[in-house]
Amino acid sequence: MNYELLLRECNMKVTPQRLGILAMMCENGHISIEDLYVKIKKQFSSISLATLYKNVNAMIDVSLLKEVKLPHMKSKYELAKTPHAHLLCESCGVLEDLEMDMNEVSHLLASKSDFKVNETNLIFSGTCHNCQ
Amino acid sequence: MNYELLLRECNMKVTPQRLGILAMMCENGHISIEDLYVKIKKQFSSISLATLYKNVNAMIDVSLLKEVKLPHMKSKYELAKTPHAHLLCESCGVLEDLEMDMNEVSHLLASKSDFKVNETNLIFSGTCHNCQ
DNA sequence: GTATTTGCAAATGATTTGCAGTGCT
DNA sequence: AGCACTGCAAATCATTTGCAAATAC
Repeated sequence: MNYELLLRECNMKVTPQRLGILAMMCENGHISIEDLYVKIKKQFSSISLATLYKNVNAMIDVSLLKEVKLPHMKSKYELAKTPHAHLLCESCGVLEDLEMDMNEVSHLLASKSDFKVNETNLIFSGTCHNCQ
Repeated sequence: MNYELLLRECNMKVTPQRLGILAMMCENGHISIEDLYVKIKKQFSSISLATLYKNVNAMIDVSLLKEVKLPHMKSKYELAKTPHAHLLCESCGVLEDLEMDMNEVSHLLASKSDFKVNETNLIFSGTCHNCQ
């Protein structure tokens, strides 16, 4: 993935720290601020938490990243992708993406209420395949 | 609703503050900690934020309350009810409950992944009936 | 060269903890 | 009576802000 281009398209200057953050997000799928900080410090030992927060927030503002708010735990962050649901395993803690046809879901909803859906935040907690 | 009984069933002592919190939750549907604090102070002018946090957390632990984590805003809290989805209007900010057959939803999911769903956190953001 | 970004330190905001006094059962 | 709860103050944790130096373009 071309992170430089991605940043430029969002009118953000390309800095090594930003490239590092994006690479790390891509590699890890879902990651908390703390974990991101620990991992990225291995590459940029002098990076500050303030820089991390500023960049993550800026990237959320331009929709490069998305915050995933999880029950009973800290938020994680992911690269913005096509809409999908999240499966959170209560046993091993793993968080997986689930591609769903959001039209189908919105349809289920439309039959009950006349609400125009713009964005979804769907988290299913339970037991994953391996833990069953 | 009999709040005393509810508390007793959860092995929590019945205090005026707790009864006040539960009554307020029931009256307001969904409420943030700050709003709850402001409102409950009218009844218990000396109640402290610490007490509020302790009680809300304790009630979440025994499943009397549920935290609703919302995108781009602070969490709200609600009385635990039968599972339902949430509709958040991006225009007027209103948060409504939507009764959904979770079996239907879980079915949609089961066809894609073998994940055993235990709990759902479903938030649909968009435009409500009035704002359309 | 100019504007933005970085990293530090300090400020702010949110939540939790410890403890003495009070209240519930 | 005994244990749990309350309210206060202090401690902790998370996030944001201001600013001087460094960097991107």
